[in-house]
Amino acid sequence: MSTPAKRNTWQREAVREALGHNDGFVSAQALYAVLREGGSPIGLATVYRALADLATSDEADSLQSPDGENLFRACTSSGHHHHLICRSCGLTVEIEAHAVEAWAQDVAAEHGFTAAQHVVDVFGLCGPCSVAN
Amino acid sequence: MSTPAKRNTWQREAVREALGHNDGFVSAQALYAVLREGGSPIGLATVYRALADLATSDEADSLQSPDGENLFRACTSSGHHHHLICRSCGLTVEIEAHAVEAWAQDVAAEHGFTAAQHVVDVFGLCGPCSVAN
DNA sequence: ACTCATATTGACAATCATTATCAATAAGCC
DNA sequence: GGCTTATTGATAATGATTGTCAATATGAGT
Repeated sequence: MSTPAKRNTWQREAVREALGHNDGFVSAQALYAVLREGGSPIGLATVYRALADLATSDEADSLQSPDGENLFRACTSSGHHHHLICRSCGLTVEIEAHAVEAWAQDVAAEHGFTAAQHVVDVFGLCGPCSVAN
Repeated sequence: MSTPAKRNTWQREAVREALGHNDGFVSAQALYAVLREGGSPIGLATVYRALADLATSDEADSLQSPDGENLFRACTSSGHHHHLICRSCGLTVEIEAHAVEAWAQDVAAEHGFTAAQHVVDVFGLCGPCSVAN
């Protein structure tokens, strides 16, 4: 058995690239639509698979939108970080939060918890979108 | 129009109470199952509606599980707060995070974002579960 | 207690995102 | 060029959640 060899296909490249050309988080469905409109005859299931792979190999970041969709984004900074996301246009800013990291650890320890992880994301309306509303 | 009068039904009470008897977060489906097993002929749609109402009126807290389900929990402290959740047994502790609230607002403002909301949850292993592993 | 207007219920259909199926195709290796 | 098998993709299946709408029950008024 060992590791089933990975093969390089244009489909996987297409997804990787489409993700890279995007500033914010995109849903698998949206990415699929974009690819199709761009003339690519890629399949929906394939997009899902490619995104899952990218997320697994840490090439992409994923999070859940408030309405239950899985969103993906090309992940530039490799370390641990959080996001500030525009609820309207999807613009995303990577943010660091040393203070929060520390706080999370403290709170966890305080209650006897170990192996603490945390989910910290800020949603809002970016400048342009704020004006548009 | 104004506010459509709210009526008290045993169904809504049943949901409220079932939630109260639970320590951790529960999915709507699970709560429905519990109620039915308890002999209640309540409908699934009604459970969803009741939970949504409770969440809206801040009587219950909701969050999304990693696999996309909406989970609910009876909310004791009435104000805004966050959770420290045991990844293994589901034990949940309500925590306050004034520092984080402020930080979220600052970061948002700093990048020109308005109407900031945030998702802050800490997952870990509680004392007992830490030992058990 | 009796009536009435309407908020609420519940069985079921409809959505929607995501995953599983599985035969057909193509990548990497000889 | 062949061969093995990872990968694809059209489609069906799943599963949570929401919409529909006639039937019912609540609370206010009498």
